[in-house]
Amino acid sequence: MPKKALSQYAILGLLCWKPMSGYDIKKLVEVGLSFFWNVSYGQIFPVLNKLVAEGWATKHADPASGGRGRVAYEVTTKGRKAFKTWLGEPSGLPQLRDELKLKFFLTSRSGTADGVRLLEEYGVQQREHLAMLKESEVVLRVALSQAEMPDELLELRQALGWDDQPDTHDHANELLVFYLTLRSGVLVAEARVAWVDEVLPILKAGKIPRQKSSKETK
Amino acid sequence: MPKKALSQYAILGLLCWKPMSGYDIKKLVEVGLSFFWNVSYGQIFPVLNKLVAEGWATKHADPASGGRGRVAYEVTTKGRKAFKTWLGEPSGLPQLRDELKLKFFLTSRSGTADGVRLLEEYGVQQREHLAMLKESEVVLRVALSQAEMPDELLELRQALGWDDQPDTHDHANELLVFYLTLRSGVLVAEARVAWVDEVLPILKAGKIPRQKSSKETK
DNA sequence: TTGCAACCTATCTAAAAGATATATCGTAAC
DNA sequence: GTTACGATATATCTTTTAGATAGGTTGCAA
Repeated sequence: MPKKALSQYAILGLLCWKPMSGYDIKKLVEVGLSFFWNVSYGQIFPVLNKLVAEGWATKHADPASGGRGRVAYEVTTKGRKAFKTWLGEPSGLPQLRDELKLKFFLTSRSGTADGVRLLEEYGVQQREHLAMLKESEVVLRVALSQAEMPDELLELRQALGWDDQPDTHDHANELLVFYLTLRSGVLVAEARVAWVDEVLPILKAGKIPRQKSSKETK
Repeated sequence: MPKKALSQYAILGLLCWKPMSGYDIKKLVEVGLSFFWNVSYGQIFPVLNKLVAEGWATKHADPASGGRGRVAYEVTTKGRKAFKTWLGEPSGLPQLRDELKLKFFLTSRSGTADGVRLLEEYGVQQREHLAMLKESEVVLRVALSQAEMPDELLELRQALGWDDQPDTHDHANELLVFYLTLRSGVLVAEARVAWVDEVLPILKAGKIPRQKSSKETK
């Protein structure tokens, strides 16, 4: 068997948090992981079936919740063990597919006009993305620094699916890890913005200035 | 037709540089693009056939080069036009699949021990990757700042396929763009290292220090 | 009572990744 | 000289992933 099947473990890991439906998983990934991981419905349902087939999860049709055909999946002890094993295995480098950087690279033979335009587009896109991440960051910092719970946090708890078990678990570490992960998104987006700011003048000038940027004095 | 088929344009864009074989394309991507884009043989050959079928490229069996069954693909005027069109179309956000960050995020319910280990692993991995990129950066800076050509640059020219046409084209802008693109890899890798350095102490302490990092004074 | 938006499970097709099959050439060991 | 091996090179196979969409239910508003 030649593949990695990482999405399988991503979904298994989410089920270790609590039993979920396919739709829950999709939403949770969109809210919390989308800037470093994604899953599509085309993966989720085949994977869920596979997990059940391998005995890593069980499937419960839950007619209680409104009569809708809601199907919840719950991880088994065997599944939990498989997840733990995966955590200990070596991991590959981050894989990236950056459309604008690709375009930028490919224009190098056709003069600098296209390159300048693409860089500017990249700057706009990344600043926008960064602003979005920073908004979430503020909400999370508030949540972490004070005991009472503002409205935004209630919303966040709901999005994360923490609105179910009021006092059994305080979610303190989850909240912290979520914040720390988000920080990585912020730092990387800032780096991409900084790249545009550094590189755009160079491309316009056609050459690298003698004095490099100040932070180069490491 | 529901898909993006970005690799198609990546390969088309490379063919706009000069006629190449599938193997050439693979090598070139590995040398120059691998930290923000990748293609596999499983994409290259189907795409090349498709390009020919659409009239965007022509296929030449080239028996001159040693009698080997070398097959070169050359872009057509129609293909060049299609590439230009694609350059002007809107681009999506960078798509990332970061295995270690995924693992880190998923461990938030099982205490901090796994998280600390994973972060340390991430730091090692990214520092290593950064060192590699910085080596290439030095070579490129040398190449850009002086007229004469050191041995490393000859090697680089060869890897990029610039060892063919000695004086017809000076490749100055390609070299510059290649350097600028590489800078983005360096800045992002530095951001990831910085993330680990910021986040690891917080996770160990279990809480965010009152005073955030100095650069927060934007 | 119709219409429609949000919710939810699920599948279909195309694109991409990774391993591997196949064949040629150069060269070094036997 | 011929056999073995590694590098070059084209290509395909299978699995995994992405994106669009199908199809059904529920709640609500016109």
